[in-house]
Amino acid sequence: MSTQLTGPEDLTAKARIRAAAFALVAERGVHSTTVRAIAQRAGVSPALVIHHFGSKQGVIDAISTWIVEYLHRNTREPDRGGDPAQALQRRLVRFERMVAEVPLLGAYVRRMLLDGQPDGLDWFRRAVDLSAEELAHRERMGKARPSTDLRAEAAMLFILGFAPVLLGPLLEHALDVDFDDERSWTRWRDAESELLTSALYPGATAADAP
Amino acid sequence: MSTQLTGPEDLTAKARIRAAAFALVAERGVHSTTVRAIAQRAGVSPALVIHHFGSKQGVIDAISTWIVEYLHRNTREPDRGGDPAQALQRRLVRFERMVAEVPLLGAYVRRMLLDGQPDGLDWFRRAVDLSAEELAHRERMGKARPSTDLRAEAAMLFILGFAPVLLGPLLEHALDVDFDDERSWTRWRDAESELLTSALYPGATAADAP
DNA sequence: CCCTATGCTGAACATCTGTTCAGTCCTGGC
DNA sequence: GCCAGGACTGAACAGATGTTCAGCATAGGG
Repeated sequence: MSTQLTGPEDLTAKARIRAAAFALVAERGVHSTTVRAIAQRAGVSPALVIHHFGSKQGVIDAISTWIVEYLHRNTREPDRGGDPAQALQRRLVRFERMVAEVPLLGAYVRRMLLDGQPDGLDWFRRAVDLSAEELAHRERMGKARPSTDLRAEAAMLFILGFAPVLLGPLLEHALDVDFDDERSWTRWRDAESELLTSALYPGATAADAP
Repeated sequence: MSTQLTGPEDLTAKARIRAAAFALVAERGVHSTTVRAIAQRAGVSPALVIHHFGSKQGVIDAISTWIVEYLHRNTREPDRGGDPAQALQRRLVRFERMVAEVPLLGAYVRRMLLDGQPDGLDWFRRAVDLSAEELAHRERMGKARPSTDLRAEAAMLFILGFAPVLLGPLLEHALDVDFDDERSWTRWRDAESELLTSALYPGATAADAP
């Protein structure tokens, strides 16, 4: 994914096709991305797209594999060290950096998650798994209060932390922010922290809450 | 929207077409819904779909208008009474009831919101507006603590409250729940209440939070 | 030089999509 | 009975899509 540092003319046609397809899928979604549009953007013929990847679905699958591997490689933990209570947080910070470097990555991941693809469903579940492990660690360490339903609260934590990606366009519209700008992320993070460290409805019990 | 109480054979062809299109759009999205599929489900010819609505986009627009009006009619407040601090909450409860009655409504609304349609963006923003007004009311009444960034926190509140619709499939997969079942909503609501009434990280300041 | 493998193309194909068109049938009004 | 309007259809059309096919160019090896 060093597409920003290497000019398109330095790439093989296959690499150009893959990059073009990635960009188009991120911008428009799978359905609105045609083989002809990919070919045009890559500067090749439609037949070559099919030649290299076997079919349109072949291209789509290849991108998915490519991105999943890229994410895995770039967000995973070093083997040694690191507080388990912060593992997901560190992944999210790394992910933020990646999105800042390759803005289309956020859009691609959002589509993958929201379009009902099996990969997206499993990826979301995995993220909730990590969030739940992390929250459990924090409880044991006395950093977090006990939760009646730890998994549901972990899902909420993940949704809040990942909302700028998952719901980026909606939030950008509703809050007049631009998540390509670091300050918008900071704004979101600060509000999130406040919500989690200071009860919004301090005088209410859970049963009383609105 | 009394489609559940009136058998299809009692409807005009136009109404059947509209209901078929609604169901297909909710299930598959606009792109994967073809005029021929609508026609087949409605038991008419494709030409009749066009005859009644002018074009495929005409059908799509007609459904959108129909649903927005239906939602407006069924979630809006009576003119008199009602605590402003609970206005959005009451709307959400009414919406939940509607979704329980017409499950496809949730799926339709989710697609409208997530597919980047102008209507969906504006609708989301309007919901955040309401959430912010409500939160402001609660602060003034002393029911909620002051927020540094009220609007961002209001957006978070709305996202959490509406997540079973907005992110239904993801959550169903990650939490092994089914939001057609009332108990799953109750589970979500209870966890949400706990998060909002009891600081998850009570010993931390906002700057220290993970 | 010849052969093979790889990269690549333009043209053509089969299928699908949204839409138009000409025509039939039914109903209600005069 | 006749006419107009509305409901409705099947066939056809034009354009778009994913894919196949035949062929050309280049590079490397024997």
